[in-house]
Amino acid sequence: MPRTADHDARRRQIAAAVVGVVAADGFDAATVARVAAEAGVSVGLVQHYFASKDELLLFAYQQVTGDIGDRVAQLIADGDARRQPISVVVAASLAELLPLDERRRGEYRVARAFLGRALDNPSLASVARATAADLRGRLSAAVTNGKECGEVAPGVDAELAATRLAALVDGLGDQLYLEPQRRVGSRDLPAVARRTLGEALAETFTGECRHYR
Amino acid sequence: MPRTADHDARRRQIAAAVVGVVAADGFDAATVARVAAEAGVSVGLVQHYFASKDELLLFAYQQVTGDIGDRVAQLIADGDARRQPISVVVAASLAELLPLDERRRGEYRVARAFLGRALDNPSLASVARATAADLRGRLSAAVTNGKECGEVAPGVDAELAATRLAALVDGLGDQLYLEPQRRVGSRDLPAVARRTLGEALAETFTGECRHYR
DNA sequence: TCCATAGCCATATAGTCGTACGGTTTTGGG
DNA sequence: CCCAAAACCGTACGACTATATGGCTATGGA
Repeated sequence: MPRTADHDARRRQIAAAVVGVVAADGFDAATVARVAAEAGVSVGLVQHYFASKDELLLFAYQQVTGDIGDRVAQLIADGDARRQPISVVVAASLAELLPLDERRRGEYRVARAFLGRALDNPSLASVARATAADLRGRLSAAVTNGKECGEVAPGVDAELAATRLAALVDGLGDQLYLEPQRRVGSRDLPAVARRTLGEALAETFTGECRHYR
Repeated sequence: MPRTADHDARRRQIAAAVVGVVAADGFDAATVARVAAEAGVSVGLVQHYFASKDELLLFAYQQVTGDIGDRVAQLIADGDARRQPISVVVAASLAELLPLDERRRGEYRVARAFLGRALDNPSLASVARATAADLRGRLSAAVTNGKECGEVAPGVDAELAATRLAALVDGLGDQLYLEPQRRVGSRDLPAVARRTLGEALAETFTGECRHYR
């Protein structure tokens, strides 16, 4: 066998370069040549690892959404380990998705850029659908768990609540991204977003966990 | 003076062609040549009326958001004329913004496509900001009017409620666009979206108008 | 009637992009 | 040691694109 390389690592490296370029200069700046330069490799190497630019973009998008999902999963695991109430864990998870600081703002920009292209790219659209379904699944599971432990009233429809929370965090994210400095009455928008999410959660998580108090 | 033409009408005609192309085949399909063909004019004429492609896209975006705004204003005027409760008028206005049929779906697609490009185009971003502010302004005014006539409790913060409603309709629109066929429990997503919006409105518009009953 | 000028068009131009292609370099196994 | 095959590179090609340019056409006013 000839010389070997870590195939997956190279693909991730190149995908990371895509994300870097999109975050820095927007989706249109993510040309193959620019991505190769950002990754410190040649155009030929990018072609060696990705059959087409579309495949590259798809992989990069999956990478981004996967990374975000992993961080949310980590937040949930941490919250569970610390035996925090479900509503608190969910609040932290949703806040992670909002563009509240430069890091999350960059990530949001990338995610939204891909979502915009998903409008006319079926492959990207299916990733977007899967990502959204994943978030709603986690939220739905959280509500269901809440019903079991007493934080949520028995009659609540978990899927409905999840859909509503997902929509709210989505819309708040858009507003935060577009006008991070906006003021709403005496508060700034980030505070309003947190508060609004908190209120929405309080409407669903109305009780206390009976397992530990 | 030489021959004359209706300058504004021509610009609107070309802008309408942009919208048609974006709705049909996505933002990337909106090349100058394609837009000219769609409008039934030459490339040169497009250049005659727009100094650059960016200016054309900006004008088209303003056209789209303006049209939507006009329709919402019309719905509000109609509702007022029929002396409908504010909550009903607001519900109809927000539903108009959701991709609930093919017409609104096409419009949503166009609006979202422009919003996606606004991520790295300051001119488009400012239109997006103005559009969002306009919607929130209308919602805020509706809540304030509601407080005056008794549909809304006195303590409610109109701007806060408007921000929340705008976020919700935005997020619901995204979900509807991406998965119009999705089922949530026993209902389909369009029904769930209407219901969710209705519930959110019911939380703000808790009373009845004391002026006419 | 005439012509300046806006309306309108076809084509040329300069540049960018994705990808194809031919090449060199490296290295694991025989 | 050797060599096949993978890793990797630079460049050329073909397809588009936005825009510049020059010219033709029609008409309102003098």
